[in-house]
Amino acid sequence: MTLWSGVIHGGFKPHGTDPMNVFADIRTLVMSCLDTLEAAGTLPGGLNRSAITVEPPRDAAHGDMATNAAMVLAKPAKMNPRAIAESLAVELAKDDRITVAEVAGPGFLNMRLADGVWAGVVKAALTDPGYGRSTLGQNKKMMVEYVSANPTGPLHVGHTRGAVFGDALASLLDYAGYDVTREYYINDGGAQVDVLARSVYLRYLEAHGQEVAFEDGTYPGDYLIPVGEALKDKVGDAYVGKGEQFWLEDVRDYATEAMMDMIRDDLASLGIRMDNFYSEKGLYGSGRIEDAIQTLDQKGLIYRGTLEPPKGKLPEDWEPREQTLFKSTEYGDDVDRPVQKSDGAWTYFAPDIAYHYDKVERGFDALIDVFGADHGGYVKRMKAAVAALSDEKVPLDIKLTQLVKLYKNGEPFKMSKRAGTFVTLRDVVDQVGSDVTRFHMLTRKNDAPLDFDFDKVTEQSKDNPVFYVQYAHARINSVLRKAEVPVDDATLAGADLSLAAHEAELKVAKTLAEWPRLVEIAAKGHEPHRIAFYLYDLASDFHGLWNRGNDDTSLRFLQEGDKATTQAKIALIRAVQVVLASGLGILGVTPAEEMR
RNA sequence: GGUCCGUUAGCUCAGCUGGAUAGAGCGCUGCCCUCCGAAGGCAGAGGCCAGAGGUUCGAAUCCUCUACGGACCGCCA
Repeated sequence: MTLWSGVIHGGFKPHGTDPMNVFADIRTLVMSCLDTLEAAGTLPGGLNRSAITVEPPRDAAHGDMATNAAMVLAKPAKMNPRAIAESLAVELAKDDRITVAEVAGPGFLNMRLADGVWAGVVKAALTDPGYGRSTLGQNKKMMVEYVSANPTGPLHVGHTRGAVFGDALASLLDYAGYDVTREYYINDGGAQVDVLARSVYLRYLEAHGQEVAFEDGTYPGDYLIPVGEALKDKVGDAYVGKGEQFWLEDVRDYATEAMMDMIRDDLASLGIRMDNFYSEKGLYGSGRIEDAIQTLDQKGLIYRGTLEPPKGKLPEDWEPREQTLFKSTEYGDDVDRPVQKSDGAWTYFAPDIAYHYDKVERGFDALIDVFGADHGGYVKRMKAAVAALSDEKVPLDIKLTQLVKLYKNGEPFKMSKRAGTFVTLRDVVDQVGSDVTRFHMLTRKNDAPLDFDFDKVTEQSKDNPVFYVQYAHARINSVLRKAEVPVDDATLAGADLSLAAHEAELKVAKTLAEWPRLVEIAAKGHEPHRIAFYLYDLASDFHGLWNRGNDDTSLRFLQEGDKATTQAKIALIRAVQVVLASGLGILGVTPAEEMR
């Protein structure tokens, strides 16, 4: 165990590209051992190594790290996998970091790592504020477009999930080394904002004391009452009794701006700040739509044609009409899509194409759109458009967030827009808070439906992952407060961690070691929920260690009269706290200082 | 008719992009508090990974078909 400090200070990073990422380190080591074997003629050269993985075995009894290198290389090398593994094991064992390397099963190579490796992890977490950050993104420009709700009313629960997901994804990508832009596309160019304007106009008349009726096709929600009143304050009775041609445009702009203010406030209540709001309306008359369509036309992807009627349920008023179509089938779509209606006006799709063309022209290396599940039918055509416009150079990933099912006391909670009983983002945040909302919405992967029970999510018990993770952070805080030794990170980083090398303590350090790798996996897959699950695991390891202190006092963090041991143990849990805080930061959740 | 998503323990869900004996929480069963630390802890039972083929050293994971559930399906936004 004297390895502990000696090995660390002895310089532990000759091979690694990233000295903090144990997995990357060992992978690099495996590669260099393979080089050695090649040089010695034991292995033929030029083998494709891309399928080689280095990961922790599912069963910890197999060791700390395993590689499939021998099995992957066996066939192309025309050698017995076990023979390759044996030679590789010998090479690996020469490295300080590997204490045991043994062949198992069909040719797995299991490694056990020196305790000093794990001590290095703890130390890295304490000394490097960026522990876990990755250079995976290479500073590539990445856009995450999310929310993008129509500016016709407050955000509701469905939007909330998309908002939280998109925001956490953006933070995750930022953490993984991308240059991220968060953007909201304002659908202020279509007929729905005219409907909004007419609805606000009615409220405006109401503010002037008139009786009004909300017919079908208007928005009856109360949230427009203050907008109507504010409009009255602004223009007085100038629009009373006038036809639409006098007020529609002005009221529309006014109302849209009011809605966007409201939406911005809604987002702010969840701690979400967009870098940019992009207006659909601004595309009209700017020539940008024409540009985009013309670009497609030049690639031979635009034509006049008539679509087949949709199969299955045929709309009653269906009749074949000639439209301007985008040949999206060239890029994997099922049918070509109209960009112009039969009357020559743009379809909704056209400005969307222009908007995405704009993203490409702004130089983004990759695009992500976060849509609600009801836009699923839109995915293929949007991908086709971006592929065509960027000559397949800019990848577009579209993440769909599934429905949120609301519960109250275990009872399903019915929403009805008609009856005005739909639940808004604000309702949710006001009731359970931003932190709980955000964390809980990330405890499910985006493409699975999510249950949200107003009572359960605020429950203070270990059944509630939000609480469980927060509690771990707070508990560590409480230990730090009670400690009678210096607990600043610099001092802790100098602790002799061989004093905290019990198997249960090493387990915690090993989980900490997975953090950088997990960040990369989550970032590559655009899956922020992995962060939430990891944090739960880490919290679980920590609580488990804490609980063992009940029976085994030598595992308690504060060891009376033994400063050095106390410091080592605190170093370990402080490292846990650092990682918890980083992870919660990505999710946009405030780490709790104490539980109340 | 088509497209997309889902299907893993009684329930709610993970499963690191193809690895070894498939995991967690709840629920269930059985033990354990004069404790800095029971808003619990430990242990156990519980599985044909929807089904059938295929790909290969190896499949819950990839491909094809089938079944069930959900979302969507000219000019609405």
